[in-house]
Amino acid sequence: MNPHYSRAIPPAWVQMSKVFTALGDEHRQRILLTFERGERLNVSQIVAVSTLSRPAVSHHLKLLREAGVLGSEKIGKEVFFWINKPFLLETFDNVRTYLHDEL
Amino acid sequence: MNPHYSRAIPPAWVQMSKVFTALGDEHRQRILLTFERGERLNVSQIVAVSTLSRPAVSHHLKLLREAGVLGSEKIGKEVFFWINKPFLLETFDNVRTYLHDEL
DNA sequence: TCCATATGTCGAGACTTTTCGACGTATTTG
DNA sequence: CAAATACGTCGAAAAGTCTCGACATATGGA
Repeated sequence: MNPHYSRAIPPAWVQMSKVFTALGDEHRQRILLTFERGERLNVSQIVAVSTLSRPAVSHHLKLLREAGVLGSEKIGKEVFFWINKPFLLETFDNVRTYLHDEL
Repeated sequence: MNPHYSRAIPPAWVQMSKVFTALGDEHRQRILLTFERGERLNVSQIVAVSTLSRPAVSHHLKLLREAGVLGSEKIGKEVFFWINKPFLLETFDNVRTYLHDEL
């Protein structure tokens, strides 16, 4: 048994933790499922299919971007989002490796 | 763009979602980090290294068990918990595969 | 049976997250 | 520059989660 409950969480876990929190919400899952392969969507498009208000969608997009799950780019008046697939694949590979080797 | 925002979340995602929620909390991460490879711990042992009260730990253990992250078994007066490694490996493999193939 | 130990449940309060209208900023167009 | 469009932020209320003391249940031993 590892007794150091209060020690610092490994840095890799802090990043993963944000991903887990981001993916643990149903609205955010629905937003992710809205994207098709390699697709980029602007905020209005996401709001259009969502049942939430624009500020609420904006809130979720912010969390997803801060977690690294989505990338974003402003072009003109619009802000486009896309799924950061390489990051997610790497994150889950890391989790899998940690799990396999350490636990 | 997939416009069916309100349709049912794929069943596999519902399961994953609970795992993500379970792993997205720092106290629950610390509980998991308390386990060493293949180890089984009873509630008192986990409470002993935790900074939380027993009811709070019990709450987190319940969420982890319901998510499938921990297994548990009552033996005599004690309830033992262990990390459900096969389940976690399978879950993350599924996520990885879904991500790779669909998104 | 009576007591000690191990754990779960309940419920109120504390704390956190989510939600949306109102407002503000940036960009493009007439 | 004025108006329209796209988006973010603010702040207060609603909703959800967490926390712990008090109580309840279950097991094993004297």
